[in-house]
Formats: sequence, structure tokens, C-alpha cells
Amino acid sequence: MKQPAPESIALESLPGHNIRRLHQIAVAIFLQETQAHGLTPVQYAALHAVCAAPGLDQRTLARLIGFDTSTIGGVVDRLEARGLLQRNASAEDRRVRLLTPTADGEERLAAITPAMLQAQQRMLAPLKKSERAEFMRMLRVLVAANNELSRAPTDMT
Amino acid sequence: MKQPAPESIALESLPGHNIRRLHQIAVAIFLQETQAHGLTPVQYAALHAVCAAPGLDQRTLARLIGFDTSTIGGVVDRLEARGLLQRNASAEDRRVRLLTPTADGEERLAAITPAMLQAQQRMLAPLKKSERAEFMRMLRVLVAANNELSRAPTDMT
DNA sequence: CGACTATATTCAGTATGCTGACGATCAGTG
DNA sequence: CACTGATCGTCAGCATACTGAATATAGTCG
Repeated sequence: MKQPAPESIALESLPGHNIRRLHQIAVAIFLQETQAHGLTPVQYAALHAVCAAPGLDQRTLARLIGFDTSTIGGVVDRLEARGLLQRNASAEDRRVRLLTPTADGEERLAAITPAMLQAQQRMLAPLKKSERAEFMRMLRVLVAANNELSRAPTDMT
Repeated sequence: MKQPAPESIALESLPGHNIRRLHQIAVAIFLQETQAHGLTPVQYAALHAVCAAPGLDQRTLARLIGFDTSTIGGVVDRLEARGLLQRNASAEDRRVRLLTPTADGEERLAAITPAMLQAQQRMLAPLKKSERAEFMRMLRVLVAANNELSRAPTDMT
């Protein structure tokens, strides 16, 4: 059996290529819908997690939302610079930086939520209603099964 | 009807979050399988397209694989620096830079192809065989329908 | 207590991506 | 031919991401 010529492989048939494109599109839709609020998808996820569990440390935050710990510093920097959360040293363990939302942060999160949900709908809108649930189910299977493969696995307990 | 509290929304229920995680994982799998060949997913896609259509310009390349034109310059730079392709000014239109693979580039593409295909398989491996085709079908529907939304739409003619 | 190990965070380096702007060039029109 | 508008490529600036290393602190064991 001879391999097909490497150039003859159709990019559109490759899962990885389509996943990359879908991610590109999902980010674009998110930014479009939420542009009035000035948060990126990643910033939204971080702010959301901090509001849901005030006082958590960066490492825990990273594991909750699947970030690399060396990336999260910058994300938190930007949210802090805009006054949406606070970063304070922990009293018990001085290595740790504890994150707490500010009032502004809470408000911003509440304000952006409807647009964020609208964006989520639009991402799957091209599928039939019955297909959307099925797609989400398979998406979760893939993410859960391969969770440990990326450098930033999620804590799925 | 009151909105649910913004913090009570489960991140795992959001399409965007799962898409981001799946992309992260897909890149990690690609890099794992192909690490001996030293190409990123994006570099692979670019090299593949140039080998399939030697002499194409950067704008066309960008539209073929869904890149932003301001990103592709850097990608081509790196491939050129490693001697995998050549960038020459066009004779007819001096704005245009034409891309041609080198012999090394062709070889590299052929060499990486089996590992790349192996990576694609692993991405969908957690799904049952019948589900994989269904997932890919829906993936293509979503990408095709929302193609124009990102800054780098693909030419799908 | 001192050495060793483990953990939380940061940093430098590299690679995508997007926005908005700019320089060079081309093409069509008066 | 000069003017106008479109097109190709690049660049600066910002935001994710990952690798590998450094730093600071904590905990543990001999």
C-alpha cells in the first residue's frame, strides 16, 4: 500500500484544521457580541471563576479553566490593571497570591453575561436543534478523555 | 424570569470554552506526535498548501488555510529561514511575493505526514467509530456556515 | 537545625492571532 | 498622463499559549 502524496491530503478533512478554524470563529463571535464590554474570552473565564470562588489562588484558577500557569499571570495582570480584581499575598503561604473580584469586576461580569450567552448560541446556531446537544456531548467526551494531554489540564472533580 | 447569577454558569456547559480546550488539546497531540520533525500545526498547513500549489502568493495562501494576512508573513519567514520554502518577488506584479517549496520542504512534508495523520486519529479516538464521522460532519457545517465571521475566512470554492 | 524536595509564581524566548495603519504598487478613469 | 481607489505586504501593539529555567517560599527528614 503506497501512501497518498502528502500534497493530495485535503486540509478540510483533517480534524485538527477544522478545530483550529472553529476556535478562530468562536473567538470572533464572542468578541463581536461582547465588544461593548471589553473582555476577551479568556478574561471572561478568569473573571467568572474568581467571582464564583473569591479568594482562590492562581494555580487553582489555572486548573479550573485550563490555563497554563505561566499564561495566567499576564491575564490576571490585565484584569487587575483595569480594576476588575485584586491580587493579594496570602498570610499563611507567602508564595501564594489570592484573587478577589472588585465590585467593578462583579458588575462587569453581570453586564457581559447576556451577550456572552448570545455568543454561545450563535456558535452552534448552524446546527439543527437536536444536533447541538449531540455536538456538545461529543465535545465534552473529547475534552474529558484528552484532558491530561495539554499542559493545562482542567480539574474535573 | 430572573437571570441566573452570572457565577452559577458552568464553564463546561459553554460551547466556546470546550472549543478552546479542544483546540489546546489538538495542538498538544499534534506536537507530541510530530515532535521529531519540528513543525507546528500552522507551519504544516502552510507548507502543505505551498507544496500543493507551488508559486502561490501570500494572500492566496492565507485564504486557503484561514490565516490572517498579517500573521502569515511571520510563518513564511520562519519556514524560509529554515530553508523549507522560497519567497520570490513576482515579475508581473511587484507587490506580490510568490512561494515555492524547496526540495527540503517537500521532503519534510512527506516525512511528517504519517505522524500528522496519527495525530488526527488520536484527536477523535475517544469517540466511537460511528460518532467520529458525525462529529466531523457537524464540525464542517459549523466552520462553513460561520466562515466569514473570522478575519481570515477560507476560500471554499 | 540543615539539606532536600516540593510548590507557587515569574520570566525569557518563541509562535500564533487580531486590529489598525502604512508604504508600495497596480488598475481604471478622466 | 495625473488622480483615485483598490490590493499586497508589512509593521507596531496587544493578548493567548507553551517550554524551560529561575526565584521564593514551604515542608520534611535525617
